[in-house]
Amino acid sequence: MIEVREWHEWPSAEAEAVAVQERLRSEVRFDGFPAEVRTAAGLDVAYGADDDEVIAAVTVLDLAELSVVDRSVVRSRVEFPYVPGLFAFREAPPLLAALTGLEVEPDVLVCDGQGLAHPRRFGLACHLGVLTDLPSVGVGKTALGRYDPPGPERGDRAPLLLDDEPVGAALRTRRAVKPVFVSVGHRCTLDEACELVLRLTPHYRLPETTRTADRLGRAEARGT
DNA sequence: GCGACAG
DNA sequence: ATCTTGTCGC
Repeated sequence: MIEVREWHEWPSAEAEAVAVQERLRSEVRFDGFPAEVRTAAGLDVAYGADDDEVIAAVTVLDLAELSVVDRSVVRSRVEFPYVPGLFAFREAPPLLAALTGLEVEPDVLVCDGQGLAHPRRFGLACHLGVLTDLPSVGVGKTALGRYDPPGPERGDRAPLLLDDEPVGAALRTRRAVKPVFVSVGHRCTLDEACELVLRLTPHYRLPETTRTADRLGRAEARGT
């Protein structure tokens, strides 16, 4: 079972949230994946009819078969507004609750958002990685930072730069399709993160992990 | 003042 | 995130 580290009090104001990020970011580790990486979790949040209703969904996939071996959904209410740079304070609480409901502990978390590609180098993927101490990678659909277009072939990549600093990669997962934006979350290298994302994208632009979690969340958002 | 701004 | 039809291409 996944142990979620105590995060003391969740911030209620933006200044507190920034302070939490600056304190926790020193705990991100960059040593590679553990030897055995057989399963990966996809995490996603869907929004319900009520303005403050959120549905956190997690699926665990077996990497060899890309089959779903476990899942968990949690409905709750948002207690933090969406603020660029503070995204994790909105989505991490429900996602951590959903992670707690898993029976199969995944070897790595694949998050729907950024990791180090963040103004303070502590995006959602870093946050979830540090609080669970599980390896994690961030996969964003839009970039936070600038990049030169990578080559057109699947697997082509270009550095993602923020403040003229490399923070991740624009990775092409499908030929001639907009790249995804991969960055390290916790306990992995950028190469490992990109390699994992390619393993998870044999057919579509987005990883199967995020796709299955997304479907699970929307199904729950509309009843059963 | 103007543009940027993960989901 | 979410509200939504048709359309182009493999």
